[in-house]
Amino acid sequence: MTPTSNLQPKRRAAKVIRRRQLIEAAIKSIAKRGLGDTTMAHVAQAAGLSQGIVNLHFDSKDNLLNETLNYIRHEYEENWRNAIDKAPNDSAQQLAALLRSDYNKKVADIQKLAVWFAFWGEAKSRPTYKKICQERVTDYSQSLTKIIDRLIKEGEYKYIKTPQLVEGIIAMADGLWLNILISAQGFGRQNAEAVMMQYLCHVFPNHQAAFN
Amino acid sequence: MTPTSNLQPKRRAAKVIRRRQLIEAAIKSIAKRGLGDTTMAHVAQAAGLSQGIVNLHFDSKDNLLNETLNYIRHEYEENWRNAIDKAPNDSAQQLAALLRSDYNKKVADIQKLAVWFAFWGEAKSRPTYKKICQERVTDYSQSLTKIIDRLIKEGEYKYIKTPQLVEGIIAMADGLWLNILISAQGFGRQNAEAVMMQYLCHVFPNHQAAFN
DNA sequence: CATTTAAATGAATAAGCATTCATTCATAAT
DNA sequence: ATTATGAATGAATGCTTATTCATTTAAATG
Repeated sequence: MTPTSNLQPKRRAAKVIRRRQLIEAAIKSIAKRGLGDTTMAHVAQAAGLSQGIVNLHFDSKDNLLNETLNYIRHEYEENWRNAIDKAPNDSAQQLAALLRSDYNKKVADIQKLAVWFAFWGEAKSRPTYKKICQERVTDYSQSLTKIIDRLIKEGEYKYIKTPQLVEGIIAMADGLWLNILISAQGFGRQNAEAVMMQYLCHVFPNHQAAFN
Repeated sequence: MTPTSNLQPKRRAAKVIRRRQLIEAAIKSIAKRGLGDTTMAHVAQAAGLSQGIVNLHFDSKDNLLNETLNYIRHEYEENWRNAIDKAPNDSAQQLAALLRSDYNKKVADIQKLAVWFAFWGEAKSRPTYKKICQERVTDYSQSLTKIIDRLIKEGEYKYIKTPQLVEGIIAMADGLWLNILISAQGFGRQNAEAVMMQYLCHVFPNHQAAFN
């Protein structure tokens, strides 16, 4: 029996809640100050708790940051899986739903985008970050590939190379996030979505109805 | 008269060279360790010089980093302007040349890409970084817009909304950089270029020759 | 209520780092 | 050859920050 399993429900719940609370505080601080200027004290403060609290729940700063990245990765995945599930059983509709989900209020939130870019910025030199970032893409592109293959078959599209199209869509999706994050002003989630839908219209001209 | 302008030509040249040397050392260190773990000592060491050298030439770390970002921004701009200049006087060819230039050895070098993402990751909370990053895009998108407008007119393409297409192309370009930087392996400059060219083929089907 | 156990605090510690500046080295001027 | 000036050094300084841990607070148990 692990020590945790002896705990009473209330306290066990508290531990999970506190961890999430601290992760969310970390997200806030990273968005506000950047990864470089985020200190343990900032995170603790943003959570309304005391100095040592992060070490108590995460042992180290490194660990907190890893868990933070993991957290937004899972939230991201949950979001798009959900979008596919809720979409009608039609490949064009599903494609639209999947890609629109990237510009949800929940995941394309400025704070979350700031966190993604903060970690991408360090990913090259941090194997842990890199791995998590890669995982995000592999899962996503598998699902995307399936849907597109089905659409190509159904729509009798010739001359479309699926792997390249998938890379292209994902690249555009990430690049639009950058634009939302950094553009002088006025470029928001809706604009990003519109740009992506126009891309899909160009590639799948017989299914434009699904993308408007 | 500023103190620097009193200097003898040789000395002024030496100063410029040293600054460039330090900026390049900064790029190396950022690529190797990330922005967060790059210290003044690392930069000095990478340049084969002593502790205080960066403060001597740049006053502060902040300043060095700003200048480093500026440096790659100018290098980037020079690269694509050059590509357009060298391209034949044909809008499709120019479009191809402009976009291919993003995957040059010089600018799509892994170290440079690491630097771009490092700064993008901090741009939200650092007005100076943000501004420089914005400038990069505004100049680029102006030129891109001109070329595309000409191509649309010449090729009698209807139903293409230039602003959205421009946003889309730039987004994809940046996203492909991310893919080069982070992908597990095997995704390189040539792949990125191919993906982009396929996009252009979809949008401008009557000019595919220029994109292959 | 008394006792046990876990959670939280925050002052103290120690390591890391940017910056300073007195000193040394190299080069140009006379 | 001597002097003057700029460039470079690197040890010392002082600040910031992650981590530790003795102590306090709160909750659950019997």
